[in-house]
Amino acid sequence: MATTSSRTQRTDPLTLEVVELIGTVVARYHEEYDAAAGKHALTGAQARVLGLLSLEPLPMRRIAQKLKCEPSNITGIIDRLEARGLVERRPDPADRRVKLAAPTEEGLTVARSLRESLNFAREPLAELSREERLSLRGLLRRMVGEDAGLLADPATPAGYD
Amino acid sequence: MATTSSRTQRTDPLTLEVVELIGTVVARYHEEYDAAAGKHALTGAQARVLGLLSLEPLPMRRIAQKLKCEPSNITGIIDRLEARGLVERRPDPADRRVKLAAPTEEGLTVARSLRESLNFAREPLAELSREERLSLRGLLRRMVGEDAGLLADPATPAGYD
DNA sequence: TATTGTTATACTCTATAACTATA
DNA sequence: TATAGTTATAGAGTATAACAATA
Repeated sequence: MATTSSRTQRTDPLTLEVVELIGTVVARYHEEYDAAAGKHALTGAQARVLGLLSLEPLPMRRIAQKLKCEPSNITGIIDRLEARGLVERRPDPADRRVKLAAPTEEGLTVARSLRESLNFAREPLAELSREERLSLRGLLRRMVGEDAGLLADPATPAGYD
Repeated sequence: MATTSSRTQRTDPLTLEVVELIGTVVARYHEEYDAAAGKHALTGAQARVLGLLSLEPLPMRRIAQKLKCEPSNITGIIDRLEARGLVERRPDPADRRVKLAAPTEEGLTVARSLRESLNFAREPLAELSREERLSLRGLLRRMVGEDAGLLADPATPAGYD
């Protein structure tokens, strides 16, 4: 025991400030995300799904799993994206029960635009030098508990694509 | 120019990974937040408002400003919190147009419980030493652009109380 | 006149349950 | 029978517009 225990001191000012800063980052993240989606007249959920599908077409069921919501909700979201010509439903040759949701050409374009105008932290991160970003990566990795780089699904970086 | 420009290289792997990690943190943040709210059968918005009011009673208008939504939405949220006996509407002696939303005793208790079970990052941060948390704070501060500690509203740390 | 809170309306997201068509 | 997607339904959050009470 070198200095004051950092595990028992649950409300020390330093930890609280870091938590607060993370809250700020989270808020900033959403502001950017919603603003980017809004530019294309998309809701957050729609933008998220479109971003997912731009990586690879997915069965409805898989989308629900990625979004952590009930499959019945996906129907409506895809309906709206389809009505706007950004997504289309394709039959799955292997299983005639499943429908694959895939982005159209325009959908891909919008997804790309979204990703570019989005990419939160690109701006904020620009403030940091390479060394600092390396340091930040290390700290975040430890926070996230990603010791070796084991993500449940390689295609799913996080909740928000 | 020491190494490769870090501002023009917009898609370098390091930056992308950090962005990805931030996305993971954001997702984790919400999981914890929603789980904590769910334990009390509260929605995210309700928990957020209750948390705000636990710091100080606020006019409906102010709540909308803090949540960055239209004032008309607050009516319903406060209605539901009031129906559950967690919040009450008080007249403002100074201006009879405004109604102050204030937590009840039970509301304060729930808010406290929420804050305790919540406090995201307390666990993850426990993994970091004091020095590492100091380092993380510094990096986040720079990301957030909080050079001196100038927040628009001292009572509002972030989007999520 | 301007402002505060509310109501009315409409849309989206969400969960639950029941239905259909496949498997 | 089990599964994929859908439909129907209900609750909640959101924005817009119009309203009553007060300033």
